Amino acid sequence: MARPREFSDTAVLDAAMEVFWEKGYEATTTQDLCECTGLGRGSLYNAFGSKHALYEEAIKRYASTRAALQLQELAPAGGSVRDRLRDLMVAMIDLDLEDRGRRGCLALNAASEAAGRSGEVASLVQRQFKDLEEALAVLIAVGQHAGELSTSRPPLQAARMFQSAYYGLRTLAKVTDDRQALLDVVDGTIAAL
Amino acid sequence: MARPREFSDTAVLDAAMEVFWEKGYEATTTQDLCECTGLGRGSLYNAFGSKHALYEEAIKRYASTRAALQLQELAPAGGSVRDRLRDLMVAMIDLDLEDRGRRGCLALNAASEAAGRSGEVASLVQRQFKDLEEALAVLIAVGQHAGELSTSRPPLQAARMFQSAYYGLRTLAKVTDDRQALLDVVDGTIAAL
DNA sequence: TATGTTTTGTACTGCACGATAAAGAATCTG
DNA sequence: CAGATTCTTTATCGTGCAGTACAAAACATA
Repeated sequence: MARPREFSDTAVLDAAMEVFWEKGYEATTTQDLCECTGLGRGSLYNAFGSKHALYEEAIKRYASTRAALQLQELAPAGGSVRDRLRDLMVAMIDLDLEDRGRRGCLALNAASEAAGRSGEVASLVQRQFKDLEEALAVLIAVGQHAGELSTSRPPLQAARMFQSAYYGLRTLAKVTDDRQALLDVVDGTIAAL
Repeated sequence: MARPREFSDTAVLDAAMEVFWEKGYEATTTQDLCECTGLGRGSLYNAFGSKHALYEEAIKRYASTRAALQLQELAPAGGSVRDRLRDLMVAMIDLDLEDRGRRGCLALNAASEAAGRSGEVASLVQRQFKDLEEALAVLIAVGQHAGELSTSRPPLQAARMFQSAYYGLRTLAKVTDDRQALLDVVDGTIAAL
């Protein structure tokens, strides 16, 4: 029963997410946020309260869009489990190397920054990590039951190994242009399953 | 032929390195640096020129101390290669979980921050990555020739897989307290060699 | 149209930032 | 000791920061 917003909350969050993604929390200024969202200071603070609160919302937005999409792609379906996991890694290599800003993964970036290692942000990041671990474990269990993957290791352990290599891969992709080096990681990791 | 410094350059670099390590580049203020080094602003700027130049020097210092020590520990010697690699990972898990500030690895942190993905810092980080890759490849080659490790993959590829898992492990250790999950990464990775 | 509520734009606050200037103190050379 | 040179200290610079105050504008309800 009052004046309605002139902007879409999710559109603003998407824009803010992009900036935090590219520059990190500390290096992003409120002016950056105003410019990329098109909002004035007043509107931003009225809607989100503080830079840090907006950061939290941006992380949530990341989880419910990009990360959720990734989990969906990992859900068991027909076809080779090995290929699915390989595709996940190779697709990320392509995306990362293509990206001029070398932003990598927002959740990983958040985990590295001091601002993301405590409080609400840390919990959000932790849950994203757990969700991926779980999805990988389920998929690997399916592959094992199908006789496609080695059963010498429990699915959860294999999932954790894969996840770790995957996160390392994305970190390596931030500073290297050596595509072959990254593909070696993929080959070595997939072969271990 | 003038007044000598009242401080040791390396001691100051060590102190600065600690702060950058804990808070990252952006979140570290010049005042932080003054407080932890015990120097005044004037002295700091006279000796190092700028915050960013000091950051670069701190990264170099990290490479020539911590990272160099790690490479040394990986140099081929008697004993099981598998155990050496396992010890490397387990020791890092213990250190990371013990560390209240959850600083992780300075080079990895630098790679994640925007300030470390370009220019001189990026080159320094890249070289640290390459150095570790090389040391791992040599050690793994030794293990393969000794018949201790599988020869199904070239040493360089195995090294890259291990390195990636190792970096992922250190990233995971930043937000989780689940020691077993981290040890699963170790077991899975070592078993793949 | 009148009223109440929310949003929006602008100006502003106080503060901390990175960096500098200048003067005095300490040391070396001769 | 005299002079040159470098380091240290203190005070300060201008800027940009996160956040706020407030009035005008836009809408919903009646």
